[in-house]
Amino acid sequence: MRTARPRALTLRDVSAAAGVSEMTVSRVLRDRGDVSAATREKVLTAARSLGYVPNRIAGGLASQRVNLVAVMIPSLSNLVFPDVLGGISAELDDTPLQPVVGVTQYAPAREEAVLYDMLSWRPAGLILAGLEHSRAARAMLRAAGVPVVEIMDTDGESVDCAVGISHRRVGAEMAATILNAGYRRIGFLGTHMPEDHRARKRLEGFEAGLSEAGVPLAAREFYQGGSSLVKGRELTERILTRKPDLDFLYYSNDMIGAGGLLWCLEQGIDIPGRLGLAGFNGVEMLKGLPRRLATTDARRVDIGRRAARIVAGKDPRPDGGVIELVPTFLPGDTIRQV
Amino acid sequence: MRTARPRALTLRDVSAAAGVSEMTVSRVLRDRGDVSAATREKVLTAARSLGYVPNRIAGGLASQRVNLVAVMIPSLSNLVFPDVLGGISAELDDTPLQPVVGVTQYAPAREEAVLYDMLSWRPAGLILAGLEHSRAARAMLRAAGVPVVEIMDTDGESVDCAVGISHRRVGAEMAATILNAGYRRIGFLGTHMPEDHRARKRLEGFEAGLSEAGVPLAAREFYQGGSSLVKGRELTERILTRKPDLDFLYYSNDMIGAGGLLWCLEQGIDIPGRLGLAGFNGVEMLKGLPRRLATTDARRVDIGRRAARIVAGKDPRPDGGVIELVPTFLPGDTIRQV
DNA sequence: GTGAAAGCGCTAACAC
DNA sequence: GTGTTAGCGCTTTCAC
Repeated sequence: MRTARPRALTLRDVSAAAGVSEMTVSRVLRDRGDVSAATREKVLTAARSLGYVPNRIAGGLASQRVNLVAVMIPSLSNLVFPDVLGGISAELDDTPLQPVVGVTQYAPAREEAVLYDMLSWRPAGLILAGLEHSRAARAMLRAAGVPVVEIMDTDGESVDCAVGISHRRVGAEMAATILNAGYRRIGFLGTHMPEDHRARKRLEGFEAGLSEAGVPLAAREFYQGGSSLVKGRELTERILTRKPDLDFLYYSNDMIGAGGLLWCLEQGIDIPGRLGLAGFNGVEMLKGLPRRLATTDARRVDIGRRAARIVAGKDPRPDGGVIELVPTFLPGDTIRQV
Repeated sequence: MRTARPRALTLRDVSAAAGVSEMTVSRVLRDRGDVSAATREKVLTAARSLGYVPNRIAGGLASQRVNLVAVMIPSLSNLVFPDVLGGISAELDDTPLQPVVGVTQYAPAREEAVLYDMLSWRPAGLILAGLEHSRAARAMLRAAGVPVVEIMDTDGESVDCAVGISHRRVGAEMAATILNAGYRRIGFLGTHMPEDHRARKRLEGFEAGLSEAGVPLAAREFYQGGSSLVKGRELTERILTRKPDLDFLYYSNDMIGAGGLLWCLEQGIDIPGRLGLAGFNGVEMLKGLPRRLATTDARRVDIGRRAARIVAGKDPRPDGGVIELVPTFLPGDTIRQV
């Protein structure tokens, strides 16, 4: 049997112990207004010795301000979002704000529910991944009355403002790079996730880039579920079995790209001579593969930082509402040099 | 200029729109008490069309109950914690509770601050990694008056209860396995993190296991910062340069183990003949390496689930306060068969 | 089945 | 520099 919950301490208890008014205690604990050093000491000592922890539920209600920033991302088990969160935390660290994370699992209905939920805490700002949301979600975002920053993507309309990269352009530029290196029989490998709009836009940009040069996308292969090395291997084997004459594989993320790379090397395929490879993300953790996989760095940390700066009021809402960062192409050594 | 924040809607607004008392609206929105179907419909319609989002700050204060579970973990950029969180979420999904995550960065001072912070929201329960906390943190945990589950580790005393595995035993069993396979010149590679108590305990258990058989640990190599494939390569090269005659390398996690494995294969080292390798965690994402790295699965998802079940009241607090799960040894093919 | 009154634990605003 | 009063937006409790 757990011992009965002892009534939690309140300001009143500290007030009694310190022999000053609740108001004074409140001021000391929040470091607000003028309080004499002596009183301050008394209060702090009393609060500490009692083990008082302020009740923010009450505080938030009274002050009508809650120092939370709601952050909504599709997934945690996706090497990219921890980086974004890192950028956000780093930038909020010297402010009173703190991030609260909600995971939407690439499901619009779930996003709507999580948003409703987060809004019920009346956060001071909102950061969420992507520009695509349900009607209801967009309505909630507009009505929130606090800064809303949509991150990762700039191809579309934001509710309030956006910080990200153009995935369409990433795809198009990768197409140009690949064509320029002389590859012509090109395949694409990615997740089958209609709701992963950024992956979709990269593919669209990629195909557009290819077809501008009159090159069709020769094959595509999709998978379900999380990314892993094995998935990359299986996909690669599958696509090359179907179309053995492909000379380039563009993966929608580095993890499956890495799996593909390992598989190809084991098969003795000449990389990048006979077959070129590229991924997406620029995941730090995966540096150290037998070859450096060509990829595009998605500026994840910077995106988090810039978004947080806006919400924290360190930076103004950008003109036009959009900050488009420039992704960095990392050539690696899985694309032929020209 | 952002438009001025419109006063957020309150129950009063919905009440006015629906033509019933605030109390009735509240009952409908919380699905409590008897409300006639007609009234219910009226209220729901009004709430929806206004775009009303309940204010949980006020609700929490009034009801003295907040359906949050505080979850405190050392890091997100560590393939293991997303799994734990997944287990927790899965188990809380059919309850009114939801997890709120705080990241402590393996820093006791930071853990204390995050804890203070989370307690100020008066959560309905607490799940936190590890059994080692500052005096102040332990005091707060004891005084919290809600279920507290310490996870990942069972080697030590819990404040309330614990769900985890014995890292000491993991280390000892790996030692036995390695010795049994005939390896004798054994090195250890891990992070230099005095506050990663679980890694420390694995090493202690490992050394104890070796020395029981009269085998000393022949070398150890530590690194700073996050784990990655490159780190694993560098460490491996370093330790083998120092002690070329080592015949086994035990890594404190799979990521650096994978880096080491790749490096060794490139050097043409016979794995597992001339040199055996093992990691720790059983990270799904890394299956698909050229060899399956021997490792121990840490039961991360189950740990999350069991902890959540206790907090949610689905399971009682365990007898003796501890649930020790059995980690699974995954032999892979980087240890010689006996 | 519905409503009215009181109050949750704080802080804003103002008084002294 | 410190205290008093009112009230944040809900839910509890009890009356009807």
